[in-house]
Amino acid sequence: MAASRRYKLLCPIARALDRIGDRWTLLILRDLHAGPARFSDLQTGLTGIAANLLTDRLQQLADDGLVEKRAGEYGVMLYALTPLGARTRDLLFELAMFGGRFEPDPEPRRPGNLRTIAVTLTAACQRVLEPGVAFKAALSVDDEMFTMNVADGRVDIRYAPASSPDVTLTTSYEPMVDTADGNMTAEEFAANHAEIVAHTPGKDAELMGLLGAAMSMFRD
Amino acid sequence: MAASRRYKLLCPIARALDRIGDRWTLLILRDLHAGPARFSDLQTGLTGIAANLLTDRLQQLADDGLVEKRAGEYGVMLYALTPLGARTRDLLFELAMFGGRFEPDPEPRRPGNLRTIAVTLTAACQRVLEPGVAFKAALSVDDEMFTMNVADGRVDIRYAPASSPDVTLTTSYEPMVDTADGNMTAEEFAANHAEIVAHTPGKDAELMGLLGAAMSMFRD
DNA sequence: CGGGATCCGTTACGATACTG
DNA sequence: CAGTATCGTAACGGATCCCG
Repeated sequence: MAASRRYKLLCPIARALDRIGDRWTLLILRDLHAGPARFSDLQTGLTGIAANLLTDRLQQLADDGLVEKRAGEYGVMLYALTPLGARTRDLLFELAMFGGRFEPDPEPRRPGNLRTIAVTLTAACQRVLEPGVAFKAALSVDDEMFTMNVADGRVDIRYAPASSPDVTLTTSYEPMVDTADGNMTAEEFAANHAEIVAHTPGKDAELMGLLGAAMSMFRD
Repeated sequence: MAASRRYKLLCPIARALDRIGDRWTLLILRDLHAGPARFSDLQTGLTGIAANLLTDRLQQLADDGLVEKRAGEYGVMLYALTPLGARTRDLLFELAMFGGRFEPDPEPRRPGNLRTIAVTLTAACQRVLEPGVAFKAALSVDDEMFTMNVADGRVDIRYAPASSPDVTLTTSYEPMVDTADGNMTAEEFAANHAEIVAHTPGKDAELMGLLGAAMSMFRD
C-alpha cells in the first residue's frame, strides 16, 4: 500500500487495514490458507488478478511478515503463510459468515481453482467439532483434491491429495455453496450430491456429521 | 463500489468484500457502532476522509442495507446501523485483534473523535463478561463521554453521556491503547491512569475487573 | 454551520504485451 | 513459470463552492 494511503491511526482496526485492507490482499491470504502455493496457483485461483498486482501484494505481505517466499522442490518458488499470517483465519471466517448473508451475484464468476474454500470450511468445522472425533479424509471437489485431517480437537484442510484416508468423499462446488447458503439441507446434500466411501468403518458418519454441521453454521 | 471492480465470486468472503472491502467502509461501520452519527461526526472521526468519498460510501452502505439514513431531532440527518450492519461487530473485533499485533505507526494520527473505540471495547468486554455482572457506567475519555451498560450477559457502549450511572471512570485514550498493546498492565492502568468513583458500592470493582480483562485480551 | 456537490490533479488498478 | 513493462481508465484526496 502506498504510504500516502495508509490510515496511520492509533487504532488496531486501522492498523490491520493498513496491512490487509488493500484490494485482493485478503483473497490472497484466503487461498494461502489451503497450503503453500506457487505464483501461478494464486493467479489462477484469483480469476483475473493482474500479474503486477499479485507481485505487489505478495511483496507487501512479505514485508509485513504475513507471508514468506521460499524455494520448493525442483526450484519452484512457493509462497506460504507465516504463523502471523495464519492468524487471519478467524478474521476470514467472520468475513465468510457475514458475506453468506448476501445473495450471490446474478452472474457469478467461478474461481480458477478451489483453494478458496479451504479456509472457510476449516474454520467452520473447527467451531462445531466435538471432542473425540478423529479421521483423515480425502475430499474430491470437481476433481480437485483436498486432505482433511481431524485429530486432537483440531481441523486442518489442505489443497493436496490424501494418502491412505479413512474415508473418501466425492462432490461438487455448487451444491456445497447452496448448502452453506441455506438453499439445500445438509441431508439433501449428503443424499444426492455426495458420494462417500468409508475405508475405516464409521468414519463416513463422522465426516458427514462434521461437514453437515459446519455448512449449517451459515444460517441464522 | 464500481461494478467493474466487484469480485463477483461465488465465495462468501468475496461477497462480503464486495460490500465492505472498499477503503474507509469498515472504518465508517466501526464509528457507527458507537451509535447513530451525523455526517460531520463521521467526517471528523475519520481524520481527513474526503466529503465525496464519505457520501459515496454511505450511499453504498445504504443500498446494501447496512446503514439507514433518517431524520433526527431538530431536522438533522442521522446515519445508523441496521441490524444487518450491526452484524459486523465480530468481524471488526477480529480485525482489531489482528491489528493489535503490529506496532503503531511511528507518527500516528489521532482520530478526530473517540467513537472509534466503542466497537473494539464492546466486543472485547462481551467476550470476557462473567454472568451476574451488571452496572451502568459513565466513561469519560479525554472529556468525550460514553455510556456503558452491562446487564443480562450483554455489553453495550455508546458515544453519549450517561444519566445516573453506578460508577464513573475518567481516563485518557493513550493509556488505554498502551494497555491493549501490552505496554502497560491493567493494574498500572487502574492505579495511575484511571480516576474512578462508585455511586453504587462495589460497582467500581465490577467495571475495572471487566475493563482490565477486556484490554488484556489483545495479548497472546 | 451542517450536509453535501463539483472540479481537478494524483495514484492505483486492469488489461495486454513482453522477457529471462 | 514467474514475473516486468507499458498504458488507458477508474478511484482517491484535497480544495472549493453551493444551498438550506
